[in-house]
Amino acid sequence: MKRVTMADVAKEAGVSKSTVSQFLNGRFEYMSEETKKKIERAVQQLSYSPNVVARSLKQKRTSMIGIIAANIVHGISTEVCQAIEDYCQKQDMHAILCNTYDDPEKEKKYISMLRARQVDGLIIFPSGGNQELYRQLEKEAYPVVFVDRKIEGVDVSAIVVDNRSAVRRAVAHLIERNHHNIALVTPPLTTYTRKERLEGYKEALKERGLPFQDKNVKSVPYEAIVPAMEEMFREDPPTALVAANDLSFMEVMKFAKENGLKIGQDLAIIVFDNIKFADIYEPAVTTISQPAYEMGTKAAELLIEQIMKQPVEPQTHVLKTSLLVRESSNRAFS
Amino acid sequence: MKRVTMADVAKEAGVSKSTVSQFLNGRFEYMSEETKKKIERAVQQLSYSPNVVARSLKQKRTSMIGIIAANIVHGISTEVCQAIEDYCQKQDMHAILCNTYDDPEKEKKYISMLRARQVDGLIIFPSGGNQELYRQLEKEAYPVVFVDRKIEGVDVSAIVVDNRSAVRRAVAHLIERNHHNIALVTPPLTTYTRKERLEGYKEALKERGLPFQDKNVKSVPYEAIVPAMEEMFREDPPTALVAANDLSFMEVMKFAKENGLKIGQDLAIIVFDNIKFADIYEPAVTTISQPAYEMGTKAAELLIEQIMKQPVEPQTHVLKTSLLVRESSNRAFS
DNA sequence: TTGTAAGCGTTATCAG
DNA sequence: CTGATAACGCTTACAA
Repeated sequence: MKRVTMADVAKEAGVSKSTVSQFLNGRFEYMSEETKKKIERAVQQLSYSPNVVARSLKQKRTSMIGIIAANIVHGISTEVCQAIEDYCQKQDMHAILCNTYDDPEKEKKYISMLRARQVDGLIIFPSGGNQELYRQLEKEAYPVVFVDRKIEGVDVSAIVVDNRSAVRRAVAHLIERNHHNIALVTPPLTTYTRKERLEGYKEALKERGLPFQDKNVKSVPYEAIVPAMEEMFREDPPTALVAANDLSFMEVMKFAKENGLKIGQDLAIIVFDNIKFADIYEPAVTTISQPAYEMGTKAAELLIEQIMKQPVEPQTHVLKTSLLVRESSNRAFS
Repeated sequence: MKRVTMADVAKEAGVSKSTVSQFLNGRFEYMSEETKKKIERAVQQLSYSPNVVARSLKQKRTSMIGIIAANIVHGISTEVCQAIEDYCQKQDMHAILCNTYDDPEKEKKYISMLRARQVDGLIIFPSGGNQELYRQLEKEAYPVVFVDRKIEGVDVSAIVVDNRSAVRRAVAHLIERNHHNIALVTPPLTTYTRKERLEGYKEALKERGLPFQDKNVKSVPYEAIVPAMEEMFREDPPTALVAANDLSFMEVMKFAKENGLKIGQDLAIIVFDNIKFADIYEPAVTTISQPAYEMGTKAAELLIEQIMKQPVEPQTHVLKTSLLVRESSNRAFS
């Protein structure tokens, strides 16, 4: 399986390498019909396909971007990545996906590895633990777009959602249904996103004159959610709860199931995230739905724009979530 | 942001490019401590990082593999891909993921694009629609591993699961609980996997002396599942059902919900696939669980082996699924 | 309209 | 132990 190169094609067609190159790059302007035909035939005959690596070396563009995902286990990441890939494909670009499992060290390693591979730009779900590095990228004007999370003090384009107002609205919805004892369950407040969601929760309570109670907020690692909830429900149990993302929701449900709590009845629930089975669950789960596909598309669009005609002013896009009221939250509490 | 190259490092260190190259590739055997130090310093100073593209061109290895996934929407693909990536990382390889949405044309395009990018090998969830191409790859001894599906008459390594016996066991389990009218819902029988699952279903019935009824098997596109089930349940409704994958399960649940069918009570259910929320569903869902992570790891392992010391005899690994009996199927039917 | 030749940033071969 | 020098396969001035 010796690879066939442009030289082979040139020989076969009886022209020079550069002519073949012209042909392949669609620069037909000054090319005789005849040469065109000859080359075409030779390409066919040898079933030649150009070596992108060689081209990249010369052009200093790889037509590849890197995606640094925090954790592909979150449904949202999968959707966003899919959108990015779909968009890239249309632009004849490709994406290489790396998963940091939210570990800043891995993030660092991946970023440098991707740069060594000469990717044209990076879409990052930033772990938040590499301020230095982010700033470095900014300084170098390396094409980067942050997704899902923003980083204080780093001025690069970012695609986020209206976390704060979304949660505010969700909690308001619960209050309107007579809930006064509303809990929030979230992973540790290590990210922008999570902090914003908590803020939204606080704002809603304040707005409606309800007291903020420490015991009603649990921000602990996933493994610790069930025990934390056990404590939370020991006395004065909340009648409604907001899960700050899909994974914490799973834990909440585990707790509910173990304790025979009827969702929607004993406990109203709203989840921040697109849950695949929200509709078919019994009762159907009210969600704050994120425009994941749009987030990905927008991110890719912004990045590719940066790549093409840099520099571009960094811009933050705040996309809108929607509160999809289903059965788990819609019953008036008495 | 002019990139710093090996030449720069060489100059800075006062040695030649080749020496720097030696150094970077850990060929210290004949290198004086002093030169080593000098180069080390220069690298640091210029914060040099090698250009992988150039290296790839020279070495004819990119340390990248391609993954051609049929449809990342299936939970199984995500898990498998994750495993592949994790394994690759350990081998200092990287994966570029492409999603064909089960379209053979796209599959073809992606395969050639990845080869143009000189990936060292390919892990494919084959759509089945490119026999020609698969055989071509085989002939060229291009490193390939199929995952999830095998292709008749194409002799390349494959990682699959025991689809047939798994479904046989699942149906037997239902029969043991007194179900005699058992349905199977599957997407169209376009893939090896789906055909095998149907076979398993048939075998189980036969084994237990139950008649195979055409009306109890629906193999239609996802959109058509709900209507098909409406017809199926119009008369002599089944009391148990096997969903051949996660997506058809979703449709089944939609139907059940719309028609007020109580899962586990009016209708026992078993799903072929790992369902994230199987445990927390009410009732918890019995699944045939696939060793997705293992599949991915094994596939990557096999591929990398092929890449390193080809040629390797093609081998098919059949991994074992497990029937995780939960509440949706476990009630004896009377 | 087409060919020549000089890179792109590495690695590999072989002298020294 | 280190350094020239020639690839790798392509693009791109510039010549012809």
